[in-house]
Amino acid sequence: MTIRTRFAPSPTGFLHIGGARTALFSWAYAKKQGGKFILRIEDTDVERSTPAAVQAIMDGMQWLGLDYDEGPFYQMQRIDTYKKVLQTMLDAGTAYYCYSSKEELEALRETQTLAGEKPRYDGKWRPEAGKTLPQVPSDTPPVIRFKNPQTGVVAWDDLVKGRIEIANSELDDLIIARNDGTPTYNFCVVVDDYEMGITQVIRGDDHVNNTPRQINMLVALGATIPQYAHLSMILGDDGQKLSKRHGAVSVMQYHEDGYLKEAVLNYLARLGWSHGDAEIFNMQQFCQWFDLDHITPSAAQFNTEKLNWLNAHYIKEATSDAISADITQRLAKLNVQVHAEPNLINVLNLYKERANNLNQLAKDIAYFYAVPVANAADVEKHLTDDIKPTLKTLAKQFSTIEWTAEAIHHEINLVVAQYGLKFPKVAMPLRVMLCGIAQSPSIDQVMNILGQKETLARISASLT
RNA sequence: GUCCCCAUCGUCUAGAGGCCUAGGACACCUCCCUUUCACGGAGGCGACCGGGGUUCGAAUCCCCGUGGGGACGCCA
Repeated sequence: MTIRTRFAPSPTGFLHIGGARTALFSWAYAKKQGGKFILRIEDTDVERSTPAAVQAIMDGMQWLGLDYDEGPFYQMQRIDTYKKVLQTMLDAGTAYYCYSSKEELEALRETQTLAGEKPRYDGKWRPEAGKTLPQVPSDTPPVIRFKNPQTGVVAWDDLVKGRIEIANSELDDLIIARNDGTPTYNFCVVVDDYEMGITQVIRGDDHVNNTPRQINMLVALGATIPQYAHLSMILGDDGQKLSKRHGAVSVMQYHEDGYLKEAVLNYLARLGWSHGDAEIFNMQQFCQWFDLDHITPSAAQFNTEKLNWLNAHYIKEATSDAISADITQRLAKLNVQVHAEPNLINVLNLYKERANNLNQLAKDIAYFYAVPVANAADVEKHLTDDIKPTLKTLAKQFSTIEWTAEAIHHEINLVVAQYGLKFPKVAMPLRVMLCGIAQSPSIDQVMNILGQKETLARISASLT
């Protein structure tokens, strides 16, 4: 049997980090098994679903490279199918109409909660042999409920959490169609997972409690039960639950914030899953290694520091060519236009290995394309009056030499020796004059890439 | 409240009864490299939630606590 997994987000917001990991695991599992990965949009909540959210989710998946083999399927376009199945269940007696009003149910819940009981439907309209149902009210349109078994247990071997058993006595008859006739989540999931031939349902563990109900419905439909893998949640950096109000951000925000998708993917893969001591791996390796029995059942706390480390690794590993367009855009956002000279590739070659973020990288190299405003503290500390004569001598020499890093280095050494100084004594003021700050890569290499003309211009501007 | 789940360094994790004096990674600290800052290299600090069992032997299995989380919608 070929493996079929799905990612089934509801389009009520962007693709966040937890959703992205669920998608990643489902995707990787299908890849590993040579199966199919399906995208299904669960938009049956008309109130909250938006086309913008659908787009945001697809943008996120596209950025991460999580391509799907089938779909996207939209549940709202499958209403006819659901209605057909609903009718079948009504006919078979596995579902029934319920005329209890929302107010009535709310009151019921309140009483139960007050009495310390688990709130649940009381089965008022549930048909039983020999039971007389109440008079059907004329003014209340009915919902449809699933007739859940009342005895026995539902059990499944969760691929992440192990065997889970829940007594049917804990479950009530859930609503599978609203009083306007539209089907609800738990029902659509069941029909879709069944009809789409899903073999492994990989999803967040907030769905654990829905699973027994879904299994019961699957049984009622005579369907084969898929395997379930419930992923535990991802907590924020501070150990708190991620929510719209607290810390949950779109995966696209990571792009905005200067992260390479390779880093995000690698980080996410490693959050809750492991392959021995492997820390750094690409998606091809991940797809080869990925399996469901090395997933941690406990919640994982997001650690930005580690993501940063991975990001640094992947920036270092990327070719300058591969990131140059991205960096050009980020520089443009800083109002810095990249010119042909200094050559961006050379600049990136020099700076790549010291960066751990693309935005930071862009910021760090901006001085190559726009004369920097020197940091006052650095000027005061390094560009002192007593060093200026030396710098003037140096500038004069610089104008005469062949412009290579070696020659520049050699020239600095000569002047340094001439004045009886140490190398940093002139390297630091040069940094301040050329870069605006006292930290940079080797100053001779910086000068080499900056170019002779620009270097001399900046030095002379600083010394007058 | 009821049901369900979870529990190894600060964090992510390895660990399938003896390979564990508990391994790796991030972070942190020290040293080295050095032309500043980074990068890199070498070290260091640091954990099995508690209590009972089972067993010759438990981080690993069982039970009970404790702590954390999730679910209990005509949301998904």
